[in-house]
Amino acid sequence: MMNDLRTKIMEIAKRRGIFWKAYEIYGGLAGFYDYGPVGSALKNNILNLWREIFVISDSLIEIDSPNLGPEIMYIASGHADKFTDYMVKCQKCGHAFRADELLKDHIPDAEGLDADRLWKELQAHQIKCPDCGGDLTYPERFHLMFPTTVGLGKKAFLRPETAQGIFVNFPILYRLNREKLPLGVAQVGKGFRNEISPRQGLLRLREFNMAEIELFIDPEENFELDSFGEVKIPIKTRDGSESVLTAEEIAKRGIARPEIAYYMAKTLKFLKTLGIPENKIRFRQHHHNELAHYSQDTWDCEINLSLGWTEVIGISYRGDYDLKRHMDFSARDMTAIRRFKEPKKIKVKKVRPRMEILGPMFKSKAKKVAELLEKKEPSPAGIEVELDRKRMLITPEAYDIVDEEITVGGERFIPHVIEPSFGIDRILYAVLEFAYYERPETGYKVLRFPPKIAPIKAAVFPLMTKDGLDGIARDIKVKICGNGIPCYYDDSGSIGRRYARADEIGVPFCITVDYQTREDNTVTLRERDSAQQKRIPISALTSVLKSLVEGTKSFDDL
RNA sequence: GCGGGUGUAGUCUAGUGGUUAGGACGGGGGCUUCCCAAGCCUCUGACCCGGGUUCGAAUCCCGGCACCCGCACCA
Repeated sequence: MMNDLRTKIMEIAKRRGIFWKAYEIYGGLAGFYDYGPVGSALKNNILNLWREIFVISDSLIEIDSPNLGPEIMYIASGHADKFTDYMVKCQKCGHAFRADELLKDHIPDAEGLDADRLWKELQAHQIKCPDCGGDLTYPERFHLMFPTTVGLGKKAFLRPETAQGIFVNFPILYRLNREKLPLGVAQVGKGFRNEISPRQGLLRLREFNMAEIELFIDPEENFELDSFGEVKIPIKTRDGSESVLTAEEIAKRGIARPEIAYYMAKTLKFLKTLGIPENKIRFRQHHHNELAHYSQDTWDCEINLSLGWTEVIGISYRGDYDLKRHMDFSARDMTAIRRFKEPKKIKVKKVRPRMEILGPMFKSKAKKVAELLEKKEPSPAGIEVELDRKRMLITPEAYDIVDEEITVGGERFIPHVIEPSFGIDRILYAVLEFAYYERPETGYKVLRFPPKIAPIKAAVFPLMTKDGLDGIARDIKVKICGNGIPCYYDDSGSIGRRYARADEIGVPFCITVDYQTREDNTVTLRERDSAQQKRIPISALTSVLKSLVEGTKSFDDL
């Protein structure tokens, strides 16, 4: 049985337009969900908070690159190779193995083989389950990227992470940052993974929303945690021990880079602002065999949901893996410069051609020969150059070797990367679980979103749909919406029913126009969680709502 | 992918071969000075899809799709 809370959330999500299975009229498609009006507003609000905390406050830059990328890029990134594997399973014990791994000792190059060949080879060599000796299944393709073709047969993949779109653009972005590190680049977008069996609604999707940061750093630079060093963070290290340490303490021991601790602290702040209780959050370090092919150290931020500790964010230290690979495959320069405090003067030995000898020897080609000489390392016998496809040895009397002093402003290196990667759908689901509340007296459902991320901030009701109350209410609604505050009007059913409806989609503030409004131009403002009301002049409504939503004022302050 | 379970209005559900598929909640329209899903009237709306068995299928059988639980997988 599906657990209780999840059932309730799925039910309310569908009924009230938060999210639902996509393509239902055609029977659905596993791993794909639609966000409804309430859900997509909630998602936008979560993303805006994310931008506020991670992008704007740290002056990162945000880019937006395509979902579809060429095969070569994913060969470079390691994703293509990683996912063309064929898997076989033991029919007896159920363990899965890479088919080519099993054949390694028998055939030198088993990697490129197709399923039929692998199957034949497995049979020919009578290979059984290494664990229990059971029979193996027919090899099955195990490829988590969605392949497609672009134009006339150019192979491409839907991106499994937004990260690659940032890495391949590093040279441009580095220049746009005036060639300075650290450089933090954010990207919000879709990722696609062809999961074998998507389950658990929003928690395991084939197309999902992610928000990623690639922080490019100079590994030799120190990183200051500043005020975030004090933040207490619950962690579970690789060895299984759990503790609560400050970011500073974490940075000092057992962590690849202090930036990871910084992002832990910020992530904690982000999740708390979303209404996730602190004691439901922890950071778990990956075991070595769990690490992705690009990662040197990864910490998952997990939230204790109704179905147990669930990974929602991964913070990885990717080293220079990605830039190095793209540099190798594209032959583009992916380095940054580490400028010396003082330009260094270094002595180098240089070849200086003697034109008075080269001139008569080579006539009009002399200049060309001289240029070639300057680029080469001298050997005692002379320097070999190639001119017009002929190799020749230029003997030492045709040049001098001089000691030259040159000034060097810095040295080039491949930046390292720290990557916090946020699973937005999972975070949104977590927000729903912790916002979900049933009023004890009545059992009525309430989504207690923090006002800042509530999809709809206010609702306006006329107590009665007559005597001009409805007109006043409509005017108020228009005014609030006109000020950029999402708001709706509702005059259907009893007043209690309208409050209840608003509670179910987490509207934090309800405004009711009653008979007193006609006398003194005040309305009641009801706060969702407490169901308390206060009278507010209509003229003050929008500014009051703004400060309540922004959190600069609380309802009690009114 | 394997094993087990499930699929009826927007939601929750009754219905085990035979009238027009029943209820609750919701939603729409109205009435009632109506502040926390009140009351009354009224309307709205469903058998996951495709085959088969049968005089007749929501019900039985087969296939597909989807969901749930467990296993496996999860860069």
